[in-house]
Amino acid sequence: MVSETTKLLSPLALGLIASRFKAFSEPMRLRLLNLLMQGEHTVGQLVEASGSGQANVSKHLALLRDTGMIGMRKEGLTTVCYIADPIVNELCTMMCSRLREEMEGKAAALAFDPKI
Amino acid sequence: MVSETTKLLSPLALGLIASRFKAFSEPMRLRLLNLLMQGEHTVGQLVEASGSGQANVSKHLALLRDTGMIGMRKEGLTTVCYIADPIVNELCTMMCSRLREEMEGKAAALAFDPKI
DNA sequence: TCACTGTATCGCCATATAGCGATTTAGCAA
DNA sequence: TTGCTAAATCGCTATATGGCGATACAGTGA
Repeated sequence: MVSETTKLLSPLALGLIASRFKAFSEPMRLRLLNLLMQGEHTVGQLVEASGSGQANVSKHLALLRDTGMIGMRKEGLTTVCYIADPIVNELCTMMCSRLREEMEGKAAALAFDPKI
Repeated sequence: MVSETTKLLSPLALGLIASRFKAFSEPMRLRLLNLLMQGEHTVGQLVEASGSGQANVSKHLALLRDTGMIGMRKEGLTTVCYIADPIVNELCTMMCSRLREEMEGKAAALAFDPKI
């Protein structure tokens, strides 16, 4: 018998989910998202703050836009980027706290206590 | 001024987070995780249920193990796999419901109502 | 010991993509 | 129109990785 709370996902669903998570699977994209979590930035500001090339940033931003993670609006010459899906903050927060717990656990396991 | 609730992540943290999300960024790995969410499976069962080759499944499982998502224990000739990090269920649930909302929103936007 | 089975690993190929420089496009100003 | 700037796109290379067949390894039983 299969659990009531989970079910097998279709190949279509698996592909959709994978493409979303793929948006988060690159350090540079995470950096861009992290910057945008501080507030709106123009593409140029993201280029400077990220330390990457303009072409790369533009490509990463296009992917983040296509997966619905961010939004972009033109303002004259510049393009302003912003977080468009609240799941960005949720996922990052969840993963960060999980990693922190894990690291603290490992650190505790490595702690040397002469009393033991 | 920067928000109190977010902060800029270090390159090290970005890499760790990215590698975790990468585990979820492949349809085949998601399928394996989805199968394991139903309960423990041996490698052989996963090979059969996933419809992929034995070598590929083994490689994907190794990655999932190395990122801490699953655990494996040897039982005689077979290797039993199981979800090791509760974040697997949380992330999948969150992403699935988010995608469902999104699709329902798009479907509603496309709905044709002759009264309007 | 030998044979069999389940898994892991290796070698290879094809594809995907991150990064880079160069070019193009779009909007503003003179 | 021309010139300037911000951003997108193109072409390319190098790397990473998914999939596959073949092989190696490990555990079991005879």
